[in-house]
Amino acid sequence: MPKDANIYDIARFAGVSKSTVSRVLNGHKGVSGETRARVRKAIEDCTYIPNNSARSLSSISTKSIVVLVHGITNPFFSRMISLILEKLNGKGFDVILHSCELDENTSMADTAISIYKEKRPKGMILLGGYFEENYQSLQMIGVPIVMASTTVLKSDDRTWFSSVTIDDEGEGAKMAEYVCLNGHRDIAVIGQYHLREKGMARVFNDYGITPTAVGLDYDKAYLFKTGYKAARRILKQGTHTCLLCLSDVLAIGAIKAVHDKGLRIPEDISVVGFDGIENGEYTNPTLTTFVQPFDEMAVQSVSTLLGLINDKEPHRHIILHTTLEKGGSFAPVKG
Amino acid sequence: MPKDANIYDIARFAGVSKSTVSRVLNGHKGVSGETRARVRKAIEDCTYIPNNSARSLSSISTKSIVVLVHGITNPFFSRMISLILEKLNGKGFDVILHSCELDENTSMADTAISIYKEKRPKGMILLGGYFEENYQSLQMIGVPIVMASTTVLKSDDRTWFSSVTIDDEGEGAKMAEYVCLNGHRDIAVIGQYHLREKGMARVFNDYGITPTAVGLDYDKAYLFKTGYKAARRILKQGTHTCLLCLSDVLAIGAIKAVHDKGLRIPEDISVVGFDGIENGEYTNPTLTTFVQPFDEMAVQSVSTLLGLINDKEPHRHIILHTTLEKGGSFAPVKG
DNA sequence: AGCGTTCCCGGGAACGCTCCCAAATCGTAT
DNA sequence: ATACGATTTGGGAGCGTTCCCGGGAACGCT
Repeated sequence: MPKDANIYDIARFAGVSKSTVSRVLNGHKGVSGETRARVRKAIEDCTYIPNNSARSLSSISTKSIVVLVHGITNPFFSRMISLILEKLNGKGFDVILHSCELDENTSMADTAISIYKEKRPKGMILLGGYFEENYQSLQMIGVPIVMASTTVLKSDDRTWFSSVTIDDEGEGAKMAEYVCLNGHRDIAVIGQYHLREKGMARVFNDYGITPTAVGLDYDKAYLFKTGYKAARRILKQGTHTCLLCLSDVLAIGAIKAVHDKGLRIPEDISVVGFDGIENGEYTNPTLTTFVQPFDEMAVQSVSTLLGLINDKEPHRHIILHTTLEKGGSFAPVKG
Repeated sequence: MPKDANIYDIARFAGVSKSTVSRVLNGHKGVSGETRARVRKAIEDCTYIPNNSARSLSSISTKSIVVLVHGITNPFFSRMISLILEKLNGKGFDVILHSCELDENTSMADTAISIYKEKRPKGMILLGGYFEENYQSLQMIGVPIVMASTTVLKSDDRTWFSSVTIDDEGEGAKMAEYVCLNGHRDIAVIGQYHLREKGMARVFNDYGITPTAVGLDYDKAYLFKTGYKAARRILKQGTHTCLLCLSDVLAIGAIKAVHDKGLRIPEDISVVGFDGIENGEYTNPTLTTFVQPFDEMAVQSVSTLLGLINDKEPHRHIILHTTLEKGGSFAPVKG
């Protein structure tokens, strides 16, 4: 393979200096129309493609966006990722996807920092996961960051990152309200989403009921099996009329457990999900769920990020809302 | 933000030259154990992370792999992507993920070429999709390429790319054989996978039967809805005992359609899937499906690619096999 | 004509690293 | 002791850009 042309070759070819080539490459002003045209032609003729590494070394910044996602197998994110990809690719950005495993040694912030230092992206989107502490170090690096669907606990300083989320606390309350209004009192909550639970707790408290809570590892919360197992444990108690699942994946697992137990949905027990993933429409019965506007979330995440990068806009915190999709897996309590 | 440490800082800190630091960084030999340890400590203490751009600039090669995936929302790929990510990230490669929409104007080859030119990756993995023609141009660029789960039609020259696939024709035959052996004769096939159908056709022919075929757009074949719609159309005819779905996603959609129609599975009609995605275990009844070894596929794809990159191994074509997972959605024909 | 602006353009330095070559050090056989 | 190979280390020259600065040309004004 013949060595690729570099900026000097183009300069020579066009009869100008490398600086001038660089200027037209980057759309900087200070080049006469005639020269600009000549350089453009040279670039075209030589099928010259600028060396990305050199560019980013020199300007200390690349044209890439890191998307750091916790739980990539969660179908909820697949759709968002593809939307984000589409948008970002369209704007000429690379998307470096990094999956992120959380354990007691590595937090999302740590991972983000080390990836940032390596890749020097123009911006980052953190997808899913949760943020607890030591975000100070992330804040330091000062790269545009959008957290999408990420739970941020204990952060009183929201000036250094943008976010696109749902109001977890409010949505939790909405879920709880819905099942309570429909007469359910013996409720089991499957899943662990700090804020969502907090909102629920408030409502349940108003109704004077204490639901059974099934906590689970955060990093297993997007597996069907987790929902299945949790539901099995719950069903052993045999006292509940409603399984409130904090994600559709969990709900689908739970539905399976209910069927295995020989119970009918929703006659014997209701199941409610949260997310609105496509599979939810294809369970039997169809899942009643609170649908997150994930298309909208993806769109907002990208446009917010681009706003931060290009226009140096201040950080925004966008809060979106779910809509209830009534399927057949939920029914009011009779009598 | 304080300027990040560079290789000179580390060198000074450890009391050696940058060359020595570079050597330990890259695991080159010619550094005494004692010095190596001291440098390692310096790196550790300064939380130094080498600048990737500078590295790839000076060594004329990036450390990135492009993964081009057709149909990222297909749950089948989500898992593979996350495995590929994990492996590749572990080996120090960036993963640039690119989603690829196929239409009559842009083929997978075209997309791959243009992305290659921009990103100059060390290698590429093409995930899913299909390859029909004009691969000559792709061949020209000479970058290590692995096609994973990609259908390659009409390519008699397999020396310029590696592949990791299942034997679609054989697996198709296996599926057909299975349902026929169990007495099914009135079969509908949902989905369109050229080679898989070819294998089926052979078997069906042997049995002297002609199944109803429901073709569909390739790029809608990974949507639940597609399976649902196809099944509804089939069920109107009301003559079949078995729905043979060429993917689990389609099968799950089909199951829903059967339920909606008020029919029982497998008593009234059997449903068979193909892929072995996690959701399949959570349908009701559990899906009977031919499970692709996708973990293995991901592993093999990565190791093949790394083999091509590092060891300049020749191209390999790895063929893996499915295993039948017997769920409750299939039953032999009575009598 | 002289002077200040503005507009174009070129050259040099820097970005942080790798790679090659030469120098220094050490060990061992003569 | 000397010579010589092997091992370890340091220094210099790039890699292909961008960015800053300074020089010259062209222009308008006094």
